[in-house]
Amino acid sequence: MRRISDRHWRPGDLIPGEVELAEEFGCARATVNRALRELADIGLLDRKRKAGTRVALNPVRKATVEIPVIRQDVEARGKDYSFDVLDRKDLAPSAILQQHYGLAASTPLLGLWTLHRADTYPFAYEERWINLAVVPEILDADLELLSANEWLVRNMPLSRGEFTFSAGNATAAESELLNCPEDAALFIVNRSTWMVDDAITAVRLVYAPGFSMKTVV
Amino acid sequence: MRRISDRHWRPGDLIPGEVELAEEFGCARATVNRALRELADIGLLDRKRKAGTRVALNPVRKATVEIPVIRQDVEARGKDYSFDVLDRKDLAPSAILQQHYGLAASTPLLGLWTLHRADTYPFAYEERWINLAVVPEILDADLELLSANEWLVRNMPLSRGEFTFSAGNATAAESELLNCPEDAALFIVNRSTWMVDDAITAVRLVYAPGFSMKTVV
DNA sequence: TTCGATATTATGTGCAGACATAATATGAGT
DNA sequence: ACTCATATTATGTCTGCACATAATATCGAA
Repeated sequence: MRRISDRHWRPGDLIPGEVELAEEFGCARATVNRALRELADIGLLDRKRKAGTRVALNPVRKATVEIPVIRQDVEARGKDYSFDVLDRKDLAPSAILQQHYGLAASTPLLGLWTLHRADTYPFAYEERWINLAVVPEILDADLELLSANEWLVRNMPLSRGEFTFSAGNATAAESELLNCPEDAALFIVNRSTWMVDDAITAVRLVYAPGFSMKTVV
Repeated sequence: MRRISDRHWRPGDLIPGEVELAEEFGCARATVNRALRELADIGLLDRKRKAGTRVALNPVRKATVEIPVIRQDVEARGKDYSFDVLDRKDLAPSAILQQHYGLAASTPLLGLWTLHRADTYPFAYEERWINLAVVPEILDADLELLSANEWLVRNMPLSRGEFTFSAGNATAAESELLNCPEDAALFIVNRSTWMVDDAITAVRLVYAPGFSMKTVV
């Protein structure tokens, strides 16, 4: 890493093989292997069998964003967390949902609309559906007590997830819920999770103005 | 992973030790160790010496977002990339910059204002300053040909980077540049990179409406 | 010269064993 | 009952060796 930093090895350069490095640093090849593997994991090196290891030419900066449960997020900001389930009803998947998530028309869904608060101030507004065919047990949970988010995190395995981050203008309803001007720019996260081939849940999270997501590389 | 998925091992559970697992799976402890380490890396397990390994109770979803050079981003969307340097001038760091980035008042900065395009449509507007005390060579580069972004990526090592994602309303100037209504919600990325203790560059990237950042876990 | 089989080589993955380290458990002493 | 030193233990890290695999290089035959 230092040698990449001080441009001893420049982007695109082929660096010495594992055996050679092991000799130079007086350690075992396995140790060099792990070091190189970890550097490749964070995108600093490109490795190919037989071809050797090169300093990444296009260091696609890989930023690891940690996406905590909202409660943790709020508490990490030193605020008190609370939330309200605004609405809750059974749904049938729309044509779009059916197609995008591979849901049968008959799949029973639970719809949830939740407002998350930090110190009584609105923090984020959540729209969510849950696939009851996969997680019927959630009907037995008291979702007023433990948010659906946390219930799922704790009780449902995860195999695949997809996040989309974007920006959008506050709708009339959102501006009222989040206590902000209409058309205010809001940070939006769409998240969906699958269990093997079954869509479990999809959420649209709209954060109150001022929210930002920070990450360090 | 399967045992976590099918809830054989539930969140919070203490799983068997490495030696035991090695025996069960008929492999070496090193192999178990690597498997468990990788699962801990993606946030599925919590490990502590002597205390043992537990299934993560709060699986902080760690999403790895890849932040490519804008050109790659545009090209990945199947568009032609081009950009214009709108303005360029020498700057002295403001009091805020001095404090936040630890810059001396005398540090020479290069300011750059760039518009990135996808198929002639505005894609993102970039405001950037570069620390000339650290990278004086950039003055010799033709930044009309290769964007400052790419020049830096190729020529400058980075030891530390910080990203902040947020949303903001288009200012009058931005709405004109990005060809969108005033107050449109825009996705904003702030990025700054350090080389050891020296701030190299800081960028504010404002993406045209409709931009979204997608990531898979 | 071109094609294709073969040899070479760097990384990928695995094994068995060792010591280091941090956190816990234990037990002696007050 | 409490404190503190000691023993225990699970993970962390490393060594040295071995074989697998993919990509390249080489070389002989057509």
